[in-house]
Parts: sequence; structure tokens; C-alpha cells
Amino acid sequence: MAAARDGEGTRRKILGAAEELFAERGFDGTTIREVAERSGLSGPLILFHFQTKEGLYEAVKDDIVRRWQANLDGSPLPKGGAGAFVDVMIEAAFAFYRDNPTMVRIANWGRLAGDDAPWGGEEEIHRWYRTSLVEAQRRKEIRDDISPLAITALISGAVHVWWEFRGHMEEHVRQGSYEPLSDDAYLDQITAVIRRGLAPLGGEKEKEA
Amino acid sequence: MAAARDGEGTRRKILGAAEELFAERGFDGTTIREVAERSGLSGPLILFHFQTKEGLYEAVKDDIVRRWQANLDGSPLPKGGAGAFVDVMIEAAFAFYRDNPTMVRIANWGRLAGDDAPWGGEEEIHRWYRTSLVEAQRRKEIRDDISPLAITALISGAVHVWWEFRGHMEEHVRQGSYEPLSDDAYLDQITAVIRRGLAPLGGEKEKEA
DNA sequence: GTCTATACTTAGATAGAC
DNA sequence: GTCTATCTAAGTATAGAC
Repeated sequence: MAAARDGEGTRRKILGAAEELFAERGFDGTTIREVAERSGLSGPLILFHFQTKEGLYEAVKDDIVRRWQANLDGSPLPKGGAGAFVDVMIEAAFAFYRDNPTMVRIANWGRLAGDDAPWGGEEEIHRWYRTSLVEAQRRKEIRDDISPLAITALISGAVHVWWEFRGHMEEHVRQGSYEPLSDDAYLDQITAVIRRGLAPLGGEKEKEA
Repeated sequence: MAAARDGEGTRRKILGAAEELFAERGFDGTTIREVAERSGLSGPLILFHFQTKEGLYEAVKDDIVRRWQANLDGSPLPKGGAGAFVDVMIEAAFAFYRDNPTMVRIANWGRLAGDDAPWGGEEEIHRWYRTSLVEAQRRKEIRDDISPLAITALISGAVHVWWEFRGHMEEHVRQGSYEPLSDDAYLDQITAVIRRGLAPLGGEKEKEA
């Protein structure tokens, strides 16, 4: 179906196939021929729409960011200071990795290749992190001797490793180095550790398991 | 120098150039011609010694593991239970990433490409982690409601992100999303948070900054 | 807009002289 | 062991008919 003369539909078919392949194999590992096969279209048609392989790659990233931002618009960032902002932050990061695997993988490939530029909209998220954390520190909801950057890195890292080292960690579990652990249990446990580690100093207000 | 007939020296020159390039650009992004240029040798000579590009890649990984294990033999794993095993673990992971950047990068490229197999000697490290953590839990030095896998992932993640998202995070700092933070300060801060987050429940023995 | 045919380039790998 | 010359396959990209 749609075998002829449907520019927009064709573009979307190509973008879909290319996104999968770039996520799986990276830029260098993906060929236009493979994108052509997976989308059921011809190579030249892909280049007609996107000019070059680079152009296709940029279009894929733009498309991902566009969809992601359209999604964000529906659910604005919660105001920091709901009391347990750190919990919100961990949960948000955890859900983001779970729900946007191709975006994360393409970003990972890009970062390894030396592309350190933030993706569209990322700055907004980080300013939200920083502002909310500083605010929580000001209110003495979390200790104020840990920099917001360290908190963000700690949380991002814990989440990143869980989703991106998944297969690798499963190998270690298979070899008996660790007991298996469910996604939910992991989320609960790192939340408990980080929240307690960030509790205000001096106060006896640590309670949760 | 060594322009003719020095098999072992040639092998090492090739391996050195190839390790750099595979770390920078990954397997697909590296060409034998580039390895030839960087090592000052010819392409066919590389294939004479390693048969195929795949063979070269495997030889590079083997060589890295060999050097790394030779290094480990000099300093055996500390026995868990020096009191603050978690601190030791964080420091060890932090130093590992800092001191083995090409190994880490090649492993990252490989993992993205779907290679989840543990590298030689890795199992030993993870069994050390697990055993020491379980032991620390048994002695009530750290809380026992957090699984060793979660602790390992939390620590690995915090360290991984710090070294592997470095350029990316610097972009965020440059954009004003965060204040700069030194390596040492980051290490101190995540150690403080994780150690406190893992302190035994119920006890009032949290003290450090 | 879409395809087939094809040009051009570069990749991995081999042949064979030295 | 090492090189030059070269092969073949595969890659990106273009030409031109429909």
C-alpha cells in the first residue's frame, strides 16, 4: 500500500526504519541499503527525500526530539518542592530511559563518536533539575553540601546503567555473580539509598525502608 | 627504526594504533588503512599478522585484558570488610575508569553493538563486589535490604556517567545549567551520599560530611 | 515521487615480488 | 616480514525513464 506518490507517508516510513537501524547499529554500522530494505523502498528514494546519509541521520534525531517534546507539552514538568523532589527525579529519569530506548541508544552512539551537544529540550530538563534541587536544599529538604551536578550525575548514572548495561548485567547474573532483581525493586532500592543519602544532616528524619 | 623484520615489535605497533582508533571510532568507524597510516605500516602487513579486521579487533581486546590483569596481579583485591568496603569499591571503580579510558570506550562501543559478554577477569571483580557486600551486610556495616546488584549498579553508574558523559556534562555547565565540579569533589560527594544511604537502618552511626 | 541502472569511491582482502 | 599492485564487494550518490 501507498506504493506511489505519498511524500509524507514515505518520509515517515523511511524515518521509522532509519531510527531503528541507527539505534541498533549506529551511524557507521547502518547502510542506506538496509534502510531501503527495511522500509520496503529504494535507496535513491531515500536520498531524494534526505539528500545524504548525514541528512537522514539528522532528520531522525530531529524527529525523535519533536515527538518527545510534543509528549512533554502534554505533561509539564512538576514543580520542584513537592516534598520529595529527589523521588520524582529518579522516577522521571527511570521512566525516560524505559520509554525512549531508541532515543537513548542513538544518543549513546553519538556521544561515543564525540557529539557532546545537548539534544533539543535537554537544557530545560537540566535547569529544572538544578533549580528544584537548589530549592530543596534551601528548604532543608535535602542536605546542601552535595552539588546539584553530583546529584544529577548520581541519579542519571544509576538509571543509565540499569537500562543500558542490562544484557551485560544479565550475563553476570547468569554466571552467578548476583541474584536477579526486578526493575521495580531496583527503582525502589536506589530511591531508598539516594533519598537517605541526601537527607538533611543532623536531623533524625530518615524513616523509609 | 625497526623498518624490517621485527615481528613482535610490529605487532605491538599495530595493536597500539588499532587500540587508539577502535576506542575513538569503534569497530565500524575504523579502517585498516587508518590503522596502517597511524602505525606507519602497510595494510597488507596488518592482515598478515592478524588475518582479518575482526582478528585485529579481538587481538586488541585480548591485549588490553592481558595488560590489565598483569596490573591486577601486582595489587590483589583488598579483602572486603576493612570497615568501609563501600568507600573502597567506589574509589576502585572511579580509578578504574580514570586509568583505563580506551578499555572503557572499547567496551562501550562493544556493548552498544550488542556484545554483552563479560571481559576476561570481570567476573572475578564482580564476585569480589558481591562477596564483600554480603559480608558487610552480615556484619551490619551496611543495611541489608538493598541487593548487592543494586549497590553495584548504583556505584558503577555514578562513576560511569562521570567519566563517559564528561564532554556532555561540560556542555551543560557551559550553558549555565550547573556549577563546575572537580573530579575529587565529585568522588567525595557521591561517596558521602552512598555511604550514608547504605548505613545500617535504625542505628545513629552516620557521622561523615 | 519513485524506480532501475549505473557511476564513483572506498572498504577488506589477496597475489606475488623482495 | 614487508611492500606495491590489484581484486572484489559494498558503500554513497547520481542519471534519467516513468
